[in-house]
Amino acid sequence: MVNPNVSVDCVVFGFDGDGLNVLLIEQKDVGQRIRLALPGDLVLDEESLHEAAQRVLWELTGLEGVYLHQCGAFGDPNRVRDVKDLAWLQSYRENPQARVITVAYFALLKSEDFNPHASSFAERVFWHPVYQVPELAFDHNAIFSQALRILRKEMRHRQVGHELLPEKFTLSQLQTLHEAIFGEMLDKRNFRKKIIKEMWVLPLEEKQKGVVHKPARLYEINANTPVLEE
Amino acid sequence: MVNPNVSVDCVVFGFDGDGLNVLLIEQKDVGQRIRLALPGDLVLDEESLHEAAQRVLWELTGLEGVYLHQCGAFGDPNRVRDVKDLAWLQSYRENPQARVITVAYFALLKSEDFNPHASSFAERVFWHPVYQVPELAFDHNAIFSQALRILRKEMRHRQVGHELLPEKFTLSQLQTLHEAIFGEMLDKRNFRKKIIKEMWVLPLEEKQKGVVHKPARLYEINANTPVLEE
DNA sequence: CAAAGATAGTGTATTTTTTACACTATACAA
DNA sequence: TTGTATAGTGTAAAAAATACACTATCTTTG
Repeated sequence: MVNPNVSVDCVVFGFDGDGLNVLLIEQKDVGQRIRLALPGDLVLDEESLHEAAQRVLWELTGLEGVYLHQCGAFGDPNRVRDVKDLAWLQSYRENPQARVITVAYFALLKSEDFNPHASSFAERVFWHPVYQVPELAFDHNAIFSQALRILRKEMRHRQVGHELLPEKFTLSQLQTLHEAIFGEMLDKRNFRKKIIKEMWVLPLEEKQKGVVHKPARLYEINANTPVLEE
Repeated sequence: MVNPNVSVDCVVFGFDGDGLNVLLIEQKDVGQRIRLALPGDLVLDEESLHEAAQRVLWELTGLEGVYLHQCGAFGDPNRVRDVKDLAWLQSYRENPQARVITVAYFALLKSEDFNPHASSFAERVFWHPVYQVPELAFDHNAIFSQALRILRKEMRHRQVGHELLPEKFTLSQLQTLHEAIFGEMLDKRNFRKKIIKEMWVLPLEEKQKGVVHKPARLYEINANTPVLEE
C-alpha cells in the first residue's frame, strides 16, 4: 500500500501581505526534543508523485487543487541516516532503515486560505519567514533552498505567484509580493510598466475600500497571458 | 542490493559537428520486436541518484565524470504498465509488477569520445538525431522532451554545452552547436559579439589545420566565466 | 601562377529594453 | 482645513538586441 522507498516533501509558500513564509511542522520527538520539518509522506502504490503531494497538502490544510511544481529529487543514501534523525525514524517509521528517495514540490497558498492548526500530521503547523529558516530534519534545508531558488526562477519568466494573492489585488500588493520573493526592492514605476506591458494582470472597475488613504485600483490575474517560451 | 522501486534514466546528448543526437539503446524484445529506450537502470542501495546515473553512463560508454544534470522525476504508477512494455518487463525484471519511479538526467558527450557499440546493456547502442525521435519504451518520449527543454533553458543562461565540443574549437563550431540545440539559425556577427562579451570562451594562438579554406582561430572554454544568477 | 571556391572575420545604424528618478492626486482622520 | 498616507504617472539616458554585407585568407584546380 505504502511504498517504503519513495516520499514526497512539500515546500509550502504563503504570503501574508508582507513577507514570504514557509509552512513548517513540528513533530514531538522522543525525549521532548523539538523537531522541525517540511510536510511530506511516503507515496502510496496507486498514486502519482503529483497526487501524493496533493494528498499531503490536503491532509495538512484541507485544500484541494493547490498549485504545485516539482523541484527536484533527493536521493543520497545518507539523507535518512543523520544521527539527529535516527530516534524519530525508529519511533515513527515501520522500517527505519529503509532507503528513502524524496521528490520535492513547492506549493503556493494564499495566506487567507489557510490558518495553520495542528493536523493528523504533526503537533503543530506554523508559518515561518523564509529568511533564517531554522535547522530542519533530514536534508530539508537543502530542499527548501532549492525550492526557493526554483520559485524565483519561475517567477522571472511566468506570471506564477498570484496563487499567493487574493483574487482582487492592488499593484502595490503585487509588487510587495515580488519583493518578498526576490528579497529586494523594486522601482514602482518600472514594475508597473513591466506588469502592464506583459499583460499579467487586468484592471477592474473596482477600488480598494476601508483604507485611510487614496484607495488603489484593484486588478485580477489575466488568465490568457501569452506563455513565454522558457 | 538493488532498489526495486527507483531507477534513473539518462538522456545522453551528443554532437557530431553538425546535428544534435541522443543515445538510444535497442533491446531485443521477446518475439523479435525492436524496442528502443533510453539507457537507465534501477538504483543500488548504497549509491546516490547522481552516482547511479554516472554508473549507467559508465557501463554504457566507459566514460567517467560525464556532465550530468537532473531533469525531473517521473512517477506515474501507469508508466510501467503499458501493454507495449509488459512482455519486456516480464522477461527482464525480477519483479515485473513493481512500481518504478524514475529520476531523469541528461548528459552531454563529445561525439569524439564515444563511438557507440553494443554493451552489457543492450543489443545495440546508437546515436539518433533529436528531431523525430521514434517511439520509445515506457514514458521515455516524455522524459526525452523534458530533457531537451531543460537543456535549452540551461543553455540560455550558462555556458553549458561545451561538453559537446572538442577542447579546442572554432566560433563557427560553437555557433553550429547552439543552432543545433535551439533548432534555429543565428546571426554570425551577433552571436560572436555575445559570446565574446560574456567571456564564455578564450582565444588561443592556434588555428585550424587541414581545411580547404581560410583556417579559423581556435578557442577554449573560459573556466572562470562569472556565473550568472538564475 | 591565376582564378575559383570556401569559410573566416569584422562594424554600424536602428530598435527595443532597462534603468533612474520626483512630483501630483485622492481619500480619510483629526 | 490641514495633515498623513499611499496611489498613480512620464521622460531621458544607458544598455542590449537586432539587422545587415563586404573583405580576407587559405586551398585546390586549370
